Amino acid sequence: MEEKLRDHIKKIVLLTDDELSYVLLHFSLAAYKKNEFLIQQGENVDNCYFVVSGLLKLVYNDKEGKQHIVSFAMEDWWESDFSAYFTQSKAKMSLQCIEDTMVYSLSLKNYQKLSAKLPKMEHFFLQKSNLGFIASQNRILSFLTSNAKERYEQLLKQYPLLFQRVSKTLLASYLGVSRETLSRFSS
Amino acid sequence: MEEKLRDHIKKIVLLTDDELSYVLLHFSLAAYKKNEFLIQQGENVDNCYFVVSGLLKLVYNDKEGKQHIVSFAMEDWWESDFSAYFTQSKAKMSLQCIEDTMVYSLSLKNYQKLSAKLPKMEHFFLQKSNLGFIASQNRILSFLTSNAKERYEQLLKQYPLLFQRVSKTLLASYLGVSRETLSRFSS
DNA sequence: GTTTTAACGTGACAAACATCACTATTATAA
DNA sequence: TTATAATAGTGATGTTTGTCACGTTAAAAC
Repeated sequence: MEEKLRDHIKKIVLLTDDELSYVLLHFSLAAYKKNEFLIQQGENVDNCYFVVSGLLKLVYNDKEGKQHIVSFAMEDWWESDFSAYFTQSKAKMSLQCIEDTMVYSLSLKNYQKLSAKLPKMEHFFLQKSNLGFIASQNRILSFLTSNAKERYEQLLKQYPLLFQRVSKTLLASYLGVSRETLSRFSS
Repeated sequence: MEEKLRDHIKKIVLLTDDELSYVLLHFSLAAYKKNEFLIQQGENVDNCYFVVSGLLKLVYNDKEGKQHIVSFAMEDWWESDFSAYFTQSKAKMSLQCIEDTMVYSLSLKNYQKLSAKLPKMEHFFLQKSNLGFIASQNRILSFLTSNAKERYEQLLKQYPLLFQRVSKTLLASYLGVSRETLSRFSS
């Protein structure tokens, strides 16, 4: 269990065993059941999460009650409503389990403490943030350059595993297309 | 000139005057004319840029020769093809001047050197990266939740200044809508 | 100052996509 | 096990948006 997070960090920064143990003290393990919320739209966001196992969706619910999936979070991914997390404001999005999920939680205080005490951890977070930014920009690019069917095929190619774990309704909501239109792509 | 970058950094991290002077040594000032390229699609990306004055566009050119604007960079913004910059690969996008522009350039080596030698600078870059990530996610959200006209009005509201400096053709390309459709919104 | 190029608006038509309605199937819960 | 809810496919229809074509104005280049 702990190995997952340990290995994940080691891939990016070289920490001594003592440092790693110290780092892990600042996380707490938690288990959530399918459909449970880690973050509720409108409430405070105390933690960001490292997904050990399971699957999460980061969802924005609009005024008409439609849900829009900003992101899926699978094993080894970091997720939160980062805007609310960093600025200590109310969540604009919900984070909810698609499957039973285990996460390591990191409070903002501990995030800041680790960053301040261990420059290597700040470096780790910077790498992660840069990668997240680049991934987001690629997603923007796919909205600019591709129509719904092409985005569907790109996703199919990039994350084939996702299609066995996520309903087409959710995929449609991630791709920004209606359930019906997406359904017609497969046929 | 130098004041701009100095003040920009000071807003986020507290550096001594000596530290600040040291930091600034790693940047180099450059001036570009309207339509000049800072980055050319397909070439190496040696620098990221802090915009002192002027206006840039980050553009992806697709196979059909259509241009898609991933981002505008105005005064006080950081820009590059960050994916290519960080991974030392060929640029997928071009960075080009919309107006005469002055920038401070930072090579990847100097970026890494500053990050390694001054934890405060790594902290600075982390803050910037987090903000960039959040901004990108908001843009994704606007693609998911809004149609072209709504995105147009959101942009008008968020960056009213942009409309005096950028042609409607470019705005359309940023919003992911055709020039003609955007033209019909104003009337 | 004239030529050339880019920018803008607009009509006509086609393509992409959303919405509504209905049915069938599969999970989930009682 | 049955009842209930979630998921998925599909036809019919309307809206949104893209594309092509044209004319006009304004700016840039020569």
